[in-house]
Amino acid sequence: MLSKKAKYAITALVFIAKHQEEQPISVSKIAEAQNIPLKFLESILTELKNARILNSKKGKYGGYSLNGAPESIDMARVMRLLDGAISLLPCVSFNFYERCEECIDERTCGIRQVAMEIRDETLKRLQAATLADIVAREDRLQQ
Amino acid sequence: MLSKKAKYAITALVFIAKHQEEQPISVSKIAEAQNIPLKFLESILTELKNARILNSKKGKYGGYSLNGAPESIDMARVMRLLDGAISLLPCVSFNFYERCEECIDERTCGIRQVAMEIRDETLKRLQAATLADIVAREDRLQQ
DNA sequence: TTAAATCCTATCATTTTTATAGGCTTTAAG
DNA sequence: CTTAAAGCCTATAAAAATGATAGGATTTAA
Repeated sequence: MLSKKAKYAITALVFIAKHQEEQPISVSKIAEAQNIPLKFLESILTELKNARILNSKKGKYGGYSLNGAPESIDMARVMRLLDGAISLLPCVSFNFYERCEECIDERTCGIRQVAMEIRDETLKRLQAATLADIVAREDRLQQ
Repeated sequence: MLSKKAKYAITALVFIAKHQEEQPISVSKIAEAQNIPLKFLESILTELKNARILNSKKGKYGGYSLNGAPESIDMARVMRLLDGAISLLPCVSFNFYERCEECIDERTCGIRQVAMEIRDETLKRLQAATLADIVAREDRLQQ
């Protein structure tokens, strides 16, 4: 399961991507429009800024804007930033590898092999799910 | 991520499936062989018994055995029992559906659509990953 | 000067996860 | 009939993760 944090982050990013004319856009606008707790969202957007996914502008008429094209930001990147590993098992994660403590022999673990295949498939789809892709999907669903 | 509980459960089930001649097999045998905390595993096997995935036999020379063929028990079933929903979002879960609280319109949510596609793919693979399949994979990996 | 924004630091309640402890009950063998 | 070895049952609890909230400092444009 995606955490609410990651879900809020992606929702906010999609919202920003959809309002590129009005950028920068303030936390309070996003929080209100998308029903996200204001202070929680503030801390999330700070993380996105620190990770250089967003730019920020301080002061009146300030706010956040995408750092890069909507095609360059995908769900995998955001989920890894906020939730850590994407895979079902730590021993199969590219970015957050850890041994399964109880594991006897990683090489011959059948559960692990299944987890690898699911990881590959899931990752492919999450990387294809860029902000541009999600916005396009929503445009299509709108009709 | 799979919880340790679910991982331990699947590991134990695979172990039992591999030792069908010696069934029933005791918690302590499994715990020792697979490096799983004894009392924790005990509570997990109780859950599997309550869900009719395992049979138990009390008293000396008692223990647990599979309730059904190794082909009939798959990872999806075990994960749902111990961890709940398999999907990335609650609004996309077959067995544990919930609205995303903040969601404005589920029908036109692009994130949800991505989550549905990943759910379908993941579920297909988890359902194919029966105990028999996992054992066969390990036999193959052994060489 | 002021309004509206981000930035920064601290705190915190709740839930989930990962167990542990200890005794009761059942069963098969000797 | 006793005993060893197993599951059954109930309670407890430490640690980590999750999902926030509070309040003030700083920055910027009008």
